[in-house]
Amino acid sequence: MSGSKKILPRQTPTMSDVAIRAGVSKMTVSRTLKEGGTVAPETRRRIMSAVDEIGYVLDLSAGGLSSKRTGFVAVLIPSINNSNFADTARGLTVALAGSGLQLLLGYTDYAVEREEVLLESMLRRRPEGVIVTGGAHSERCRRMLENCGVPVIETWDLPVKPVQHVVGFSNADAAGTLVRYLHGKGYRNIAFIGGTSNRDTRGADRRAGYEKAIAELSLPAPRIISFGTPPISMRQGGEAIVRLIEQWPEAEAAICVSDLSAFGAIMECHRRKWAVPQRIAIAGFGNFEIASCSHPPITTVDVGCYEIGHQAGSLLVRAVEGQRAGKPIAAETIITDYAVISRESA
Amino acid sequence: MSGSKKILPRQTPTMSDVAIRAGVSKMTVSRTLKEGGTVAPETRRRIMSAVDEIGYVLDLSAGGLSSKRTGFVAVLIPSINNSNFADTARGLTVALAGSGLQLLLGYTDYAVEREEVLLESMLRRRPEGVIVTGGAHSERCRRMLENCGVPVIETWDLPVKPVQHVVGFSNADAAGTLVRYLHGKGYRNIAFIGGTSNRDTRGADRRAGYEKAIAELSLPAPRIISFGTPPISMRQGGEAIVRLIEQWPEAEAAICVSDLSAFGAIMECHRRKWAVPQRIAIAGFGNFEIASCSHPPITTVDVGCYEIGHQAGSLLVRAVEGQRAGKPIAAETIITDYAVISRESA
DNA sequence: CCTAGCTGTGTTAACGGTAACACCCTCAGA
DNA sequence: TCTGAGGGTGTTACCGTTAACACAGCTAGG
Repeated sequence: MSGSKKILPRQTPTMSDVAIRAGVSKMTVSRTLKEGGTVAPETRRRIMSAVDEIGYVLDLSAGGLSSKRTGFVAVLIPSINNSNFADTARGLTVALAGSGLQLLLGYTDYAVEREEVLLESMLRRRPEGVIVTGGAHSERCRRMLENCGVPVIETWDLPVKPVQHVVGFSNADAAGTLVRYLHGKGYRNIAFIGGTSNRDTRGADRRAGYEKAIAELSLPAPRIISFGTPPISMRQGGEAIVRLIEQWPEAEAAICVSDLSAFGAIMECHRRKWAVPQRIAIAGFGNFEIASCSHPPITTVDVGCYEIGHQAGSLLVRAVEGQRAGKPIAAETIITDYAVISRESA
Repeated sequence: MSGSKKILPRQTPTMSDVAIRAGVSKMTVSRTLKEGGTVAPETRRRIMSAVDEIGYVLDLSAGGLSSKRTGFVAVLIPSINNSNFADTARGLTVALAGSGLQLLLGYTDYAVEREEVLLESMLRRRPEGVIVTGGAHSERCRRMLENCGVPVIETWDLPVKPVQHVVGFSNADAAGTLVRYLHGKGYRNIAFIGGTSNRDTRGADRRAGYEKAIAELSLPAPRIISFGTPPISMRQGGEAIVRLIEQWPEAEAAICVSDLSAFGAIMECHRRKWAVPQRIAIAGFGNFEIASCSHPPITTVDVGCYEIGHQAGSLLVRAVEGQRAGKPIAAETIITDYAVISRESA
């Protein structure tokens, strides 16, 4: 049916079309279609029905060009398939709802090079704010962030030298807290299971925090099982726990870099009839839904993924409004809470 | 530190700035910065270094206004927190990489009203293509899809009356296939666990397919445990399985509307020492990673979430290119494969 | 030697809105 | 009655880029 007919240009109607039909100027249409415009009720009515009749839809790119307000917010997260970051994105979405700001979402795939490319392609859209995950950037990327002229928020981390705003927590401290929790429960031989590379800087920070805490508590030398590139999967968690028990039979507890790998580890233990936590205690990180539903439920660290997104969103709205009003707000650092959630697995 | 200083307008450099610095016209800069421009190598070099020096970034909104190519693709999915749709989004991202098309992602939260609002706000950005999930739309939404003048793809479903292109499968048939699989394994008293509302039309289709297959096989009357609004969670799967066993002790197998609820059900069975699949067999839908890692691993239907996204992306690229060349391609319907994955849980 | 056809570049005019300002009209208060 | 304030609307000039066309200079073929 379609595709064979002659192509008529199907000119999308413009504001002028509406204006002519309603017998007013473009400007009055423009005023009608945005918030605080002062337009007589009768005129407004006429314009709105003209809009309806011809099916006019405002063109924001054209408007943005003129007003310098694109309404975009660039958001870079490592992965959409990780429910942690998906939760953060959701928190952001909720916080931005009603602000008229639209998310421009990109996945860096845990690679700084991807981040650089993505950021550049997003800056081409002239976002009014930028939210990135973590504080590790390529040099060029950092330069772009510093020079883009709009508010920037780094999330999920506490960068040593922030670009501007920060909404996050110390992954190292959180991991340390988890070690101390296990220590308090009587565990001594505590291992860490994580990815092999440093691509996932948050994962690397957790590992560092683990090592530091082990040293401070004078526990047996840290044992780290590295497995695969991030994001380390459920399956890899299962393989890692087996390797841990082979290499270090005295192991009493394992901290996994995320709940996903912790879950994989627990399922593997089920299969091998290793009782959790009696034979080996297992703790995760992130407090995913799976942590509470797993059997046994997983002891983990709740880092408030949603909250990070929500806070970052609210901060960004304030920052963008400040920017628009010509009064940029001062750089803020919001440190979000984390808490060990004690469950049966450790 | 910042925020107290006088605000200098920090004029973002424009193409003219580059042109002046390189001693050429804007047009030559424009040609240099896009693909097939014919520019002398020496001139190009000079321009590129001018770009570097002043840190110029192309403004695509301005370009889009002039060229009528925004490079946007509007994508509406029910939820970002469901790894099914996240996988589809990933497939899309991969298929669109290199095409210069950028995703404009929105979450409808399984609500048609949200879809309508979101779609309108995205059309304001003049996308060159639209991808929606499912074939159920509000009337106004459907009108917008039909009149937006750009390629439209409906995914994850086989709508009775498609708007244009389709990439999906029959959720009802897939559920029916699963019922027949269970029947073949000897199960007779087969229940269905899903959400209470019809908001999740794919879930509703699966339920309908289940009922149809039960009738065709002359099995005991269908039993449906409805629980919560979609997306039905792991926890709700656990609660539902308990209710099922209470209400229908003879139940031999349960089909859950998704792997998430299936998993929740299995974990609850663990807790109550109901052997899976001996006491009750449990099947899921979607083939999430959790289905293969759960203990026991979950029998499910693989619907190729990633593949749906990837196919839709490729189709869209073709469609957009056709549109740009003034030769729109004819409406296509791509039916994707699904397959029952037999595992230990059923 | 002329010309057609290419390469490389510049000029002009949009693209579809909004900012800024001007203007007229009405109404309240002096 | 005059005046100022504010409501309601129109006019003009861009915003930053690209399409379309023009044109100069060079090369190859007749």
